[in-house]
Amino acid sequence: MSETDTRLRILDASESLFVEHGFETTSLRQITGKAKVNLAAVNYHFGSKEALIQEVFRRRLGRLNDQRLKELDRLEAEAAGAPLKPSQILEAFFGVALKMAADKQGGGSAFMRLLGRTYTEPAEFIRSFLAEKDAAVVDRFKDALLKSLPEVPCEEIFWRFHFMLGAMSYAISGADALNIVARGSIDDSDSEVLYTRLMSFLLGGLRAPLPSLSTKASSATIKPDVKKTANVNSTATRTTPQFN
Amino acid sequence: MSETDTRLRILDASESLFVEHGFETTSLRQITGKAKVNLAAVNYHFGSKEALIQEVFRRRLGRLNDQRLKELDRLEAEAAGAPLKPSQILEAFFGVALKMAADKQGGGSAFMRLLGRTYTEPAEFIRSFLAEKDAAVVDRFKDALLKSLPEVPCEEIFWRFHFMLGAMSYAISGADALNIVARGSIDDSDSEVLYTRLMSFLLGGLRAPLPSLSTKASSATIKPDVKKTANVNSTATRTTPQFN
DNA sequence: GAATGTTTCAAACGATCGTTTGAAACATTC
DNA sequence: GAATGTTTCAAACGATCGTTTGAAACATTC
Repeated sequence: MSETDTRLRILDASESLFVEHGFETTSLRQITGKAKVNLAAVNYHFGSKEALIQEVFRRRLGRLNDQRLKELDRLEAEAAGAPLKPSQILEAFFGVALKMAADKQGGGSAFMRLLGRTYTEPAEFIRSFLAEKDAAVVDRFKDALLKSLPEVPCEEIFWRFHFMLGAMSYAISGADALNIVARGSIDDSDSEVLYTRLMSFLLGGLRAPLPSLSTKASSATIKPDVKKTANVNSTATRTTPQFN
Repeated sequence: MSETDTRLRILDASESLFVEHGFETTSLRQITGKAKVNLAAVNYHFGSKEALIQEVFRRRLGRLNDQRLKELDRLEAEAAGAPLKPSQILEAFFGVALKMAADKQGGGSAFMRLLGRTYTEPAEFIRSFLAEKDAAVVDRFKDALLKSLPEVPCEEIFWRFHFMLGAMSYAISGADALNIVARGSIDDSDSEVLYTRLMSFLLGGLRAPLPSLSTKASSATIKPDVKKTANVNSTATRTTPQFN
C-alpha cells in the first residue's frame, strides 16, 4: 500500500463519514476502520483530526472554485466587456457546484452535501477556513453581478448571494428532511430536474423587486406591508405589477 | 431554587451553548457550569442528553408553529374562502419566524439560529424529531400555497418551500459567514431590514417562471440552457419577458 | 547488502464524555 | 414533628476520544 493510497483511503472514508455523521461524531477509529488502515495513520499523514478535516475540504474545494472561475472567465471573454446576464453568472457559480454534486462516481456528490451545511457550522476554524478559500471566488462573482445588475446596491447583492447559497445548500443536502415532511413523495434522484428547479428559483429571487429600506428604520418593529416596486433587471424593463 | 428554576436554567444554558458550539461539542459539564447547577441535574430532570436536546426544541418550536397557524387562520378567515396572496402566506410562515429571531430579549433569537441549521443536522434523531413537529404546519401552508398558485404543481411547491427554508436559514444564522467573505461590510443588526430583504427574495423565487422539466430526462446530463417561460402568478397575468 | 529513511502496527497515554450512585438537604404530607 | 417524597450534591463509573509511543516491516540510497 503506497503512501498516497493510504492518504486517499483516509480522505475518502472521512468524507463519506463526515457527510453521514458530522465532524464531531465521527471518530478516528471509525475512519481508519472504514479505510482499513491503522489508527495511527491519520496522525502520521495529517498531523491531527483538525488538519484532516481541512484537507478533506482543500482537496475538493480547490477544484470546484477553479472550475467556477474558469467558467466565468470563458463567459466574460465571450461577452467582450459587456455585462453578463444574471442567469449566466448563476449558472457558472451554482451550476458547476450542482454538476459536482450530481457526479456520483467522482465522489463529489458526498462532498457537496457536506459543503452545503458547513457554512453554518458552529466550529470556528472550519467556517473561517471555508470563507478564506471562497473569498476570492465570491469577489469575482459579486463583481460580475454588480456589473450585470447596476441598479442593485452592493449590499443587496451580497445578501441575495447569501440567500442563494442557503437555497443551494438545502437543495443539495436536504431531500432527506424534505421527504419526511412531504411523506416520501419527493424524488431527488434526477439531478438535471433539481438543477432547473433551483435555477428558476434563484433567478426569481435574484431579480426580485428591490425592497424599500426606510432610511431611519426602527430596529425593533417589523412592517411587512411596506414595500416598494423597483426595477432590478438591467437588460430589459420590467413593468410587471407587483402582487404583494 | 425551585424545580422549574433549575430546569429553565438548564434549558437556557443549553440553547445558547448549542448555538455557539453545536450539540455534540457541548458537554453536559459546560451546560451545568453555565447554568450553575449540579452535573447530575440534567439526567435527573431530563433523563439524558438526547432528551434535553429534544426539550430545547420542543419548548420553542411549539410556540413558533402555533403562532404561524394562528396567523394563517386569521388570514384565511379574512379572505373568506378566497385564495390568499403568496406574500401573505410567506409572511405568516417566515415573518413569524424572523420576528422570533429578532426578539433578542425573549431568547428566541438564539433558538432561531439553532433551528436554521438543524434541518441539515446529520444526527438522525434530531432531523426526524424536527420534521415530525413541523409536518402539520407545513401541510397547512403547502395547501394554502397550492390554492394561491393553482398553476404550480404540488412537487414544485414543495421544492420551492424547501429552497425558501434554506434561504431563511442562511439569513438568520449566516451573517457571520457572510461577513468573512464580505470583509466586515455587512450589517445584520437591523432585523426589519433583513426581513424586507429576505421577503423580496423569497417572493421572487416563489413566483419565478416554472422550469420546463423534460418528461424523459437523461439523469446524468445537465442542460442549463433549456428553460421555458411559464406563468406562476395567480392574481394577475405576468407578461414580463424572461431574461435568462 | 549495510545503512538510512518511510510507513505500519499494536498498545497504551491522559483527558473527557454521558451516566449512575448513595448520601445529604430540602420540601411536603398527615 | 415524624414520615415521605423531591431535589441537590460530590464522587465515581465504564466507555470512548484524539494522540503518542517504540518496535517492526518495508522501501530506498549508496
